[in-house]
Amino acid sequence: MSVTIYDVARRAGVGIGTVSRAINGSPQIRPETKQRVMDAIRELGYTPHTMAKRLATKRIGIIAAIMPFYTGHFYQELLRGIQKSLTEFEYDLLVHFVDKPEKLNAYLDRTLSEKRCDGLLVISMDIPEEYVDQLQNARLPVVVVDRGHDRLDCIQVENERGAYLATQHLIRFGHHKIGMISGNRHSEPAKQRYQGYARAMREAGLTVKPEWFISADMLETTPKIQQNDGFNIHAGRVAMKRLLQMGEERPTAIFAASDILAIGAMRAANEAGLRIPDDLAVIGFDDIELADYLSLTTMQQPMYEMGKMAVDRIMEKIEAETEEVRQFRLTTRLIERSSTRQAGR
Amino acid sequence: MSVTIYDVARRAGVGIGTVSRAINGSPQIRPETKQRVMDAIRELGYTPHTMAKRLATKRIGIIAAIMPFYTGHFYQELLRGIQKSLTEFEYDLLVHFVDKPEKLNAYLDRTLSEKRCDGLLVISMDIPEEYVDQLQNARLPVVVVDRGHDRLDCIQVENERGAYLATQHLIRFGHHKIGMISGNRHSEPAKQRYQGYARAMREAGLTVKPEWFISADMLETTPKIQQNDGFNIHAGRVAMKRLLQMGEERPTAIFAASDILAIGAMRAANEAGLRIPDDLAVIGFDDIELADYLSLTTMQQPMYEMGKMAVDRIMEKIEAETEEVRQFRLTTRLIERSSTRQAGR
DNA sequence: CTGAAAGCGCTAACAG
DNA sequence: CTGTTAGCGCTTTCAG
Repeated sequence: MSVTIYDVARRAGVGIGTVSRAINGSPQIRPETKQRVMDAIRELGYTPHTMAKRLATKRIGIIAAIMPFYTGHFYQELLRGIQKSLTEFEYDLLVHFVDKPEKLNAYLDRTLSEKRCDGLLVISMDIPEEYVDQLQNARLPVVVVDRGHDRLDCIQVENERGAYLATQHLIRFGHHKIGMISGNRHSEPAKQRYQGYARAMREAGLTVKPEWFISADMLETTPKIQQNDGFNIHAGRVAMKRLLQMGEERPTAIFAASDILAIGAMRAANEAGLRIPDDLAVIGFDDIELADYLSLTTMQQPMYEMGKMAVDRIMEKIEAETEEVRQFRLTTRLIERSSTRQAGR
Repeated sequence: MSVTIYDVARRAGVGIGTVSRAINGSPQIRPETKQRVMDAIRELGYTPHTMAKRLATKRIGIIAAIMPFYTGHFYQELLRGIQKSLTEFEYDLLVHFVDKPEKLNAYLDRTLSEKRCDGLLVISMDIPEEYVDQLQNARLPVVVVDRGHDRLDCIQVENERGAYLATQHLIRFGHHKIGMISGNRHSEPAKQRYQGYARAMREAGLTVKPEWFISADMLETTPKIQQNDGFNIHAGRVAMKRLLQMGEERPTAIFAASDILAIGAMRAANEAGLRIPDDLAVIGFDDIELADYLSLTTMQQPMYEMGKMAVDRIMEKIEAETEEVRQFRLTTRLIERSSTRQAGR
């Protein structure tokens, strides 16, 4: 029914091999012949059948990405970067959003058992050990994004260092009582940011009071507070409220592990009648659109670049068929706005 | 190199047809035979080759979605709905984000010339007329989402009615001077919302002062104001500022065409020392997470449902191979919070 | 029920 | 340069 290269070949009075050469820009063809073929293609309205081509070349032309169902600028920018790079390689993006960890396993099973993509991007998720082996056996190129991994290629932001610098920024302004608000602690980035915070405090000779650290998993287990892995505005607000109950003992500055948490914290502070940065200094992490809007000082993450690099790397792996594993780290940048300033004392 | 159906057949001592039947759950096979095949499959670690299957069945198993590069809850929820439904059909999602309209054309060209998907979802974008013809000639099932269309299947929210109800809500509270803030007016949803607003005003015998309507395209053309098609927080804020300059003549209530615009407007009002809802009532459109957080009254859009319906409909079209065109409309719901209240007079 | 054979539409040697 | 031929891996008749 649909027009194939045979139809084109007949029409142009050539063999199908010639048609194929014409389509794929092979140099092994006389310009006039090519022209004839192209004319026939136009006249017939021929369009190549992608699946047949893929079967023959064994190259799928698709990269799959698995990522959590979180809202937000972070993933949006990451996707932008991924898309940008992919387009240049003329590859398509198959996305799969996952809400529960079990679904990740199910999807990995499917990906493994049906060769539907040339490479896989696993974003902000931890791959169960058993699947790591399977992935390697299947020789499917994988790049882990926004997480570290010792056996797979990965690319992430320097979370520890970013948190360290953020905390240092607060310290430089004379703050001694610095608290931290975080999403759930179990994820790698969350842990690393805590460590950066703690290290900055230690090196400055400041004590890290356990009461000054609040993470979403220490709060209520309502869906509202726990959504997005605890990195949401409500968690930030509730955490800050808790901190504020300490009265005189409360921190004078807060390092929030994400901008959205910082915004929730600022809100709670405002509700308590505190002004920012005079009564409380706040620094975030991400640099989302709202951060600029609310004059929130923050550590900017190069999300767009991370997306691009992830694709570049996976394409490299696909083309080189290399088994070599490489881990990348991108640096963060301090964006100073007016939510941080000299401590009041 | 990779293990194929032939290897399995040999191992199980059957023909490849039988293996195929075993895999695809055909009833035409004796249980014991099937068992033997399944054992062989397990022993060999056989995995079917998707592309070969697709070539043979002529069914791709992929739905492509084209959508703008906008951030936000709206698209997130929509994607969730799409994904959910797609997973049930065991289809994959190929996404393509577009930043400029030209890119839409380029992508449509590609989609048309390479049969890479069984159906296409065009989200929040207007398809140039010439492509509509091509799409129909190619008999590629298409569903337009978040826009209306007379020649293609489409599914959208009742924008006019939602805006009408929102405005009516304000009127019910005694407001007479009601302004509207919108993103760029050229898009269908934006126009429809304006019409709903105007109709509610008219029916209540209120005058629609042109000065009370401000859309992003009437503001500065900076990237900040124009991003996301003018539906962003900055535009809302600047628009409100402008309204506030009218002094006594300013509106006492605002219908914002999106929550994010409403939030920008509220911010400007707060900066001017106005309290909400006492000095200014505000109602939004969307019901994003932040709306609940900021106690913004709004018209909720069923985005998740829209995504699900879009997929259900496109699958229906794929399976029925019908040419029939159907347009769907989903209703909005008023979510009353404290940003609207009795007018002060 | 099951095996054999004929494609699906295209690429990639291989001879000319 | 170009036509021919052999697959790519799987589904689907078509005879048994």
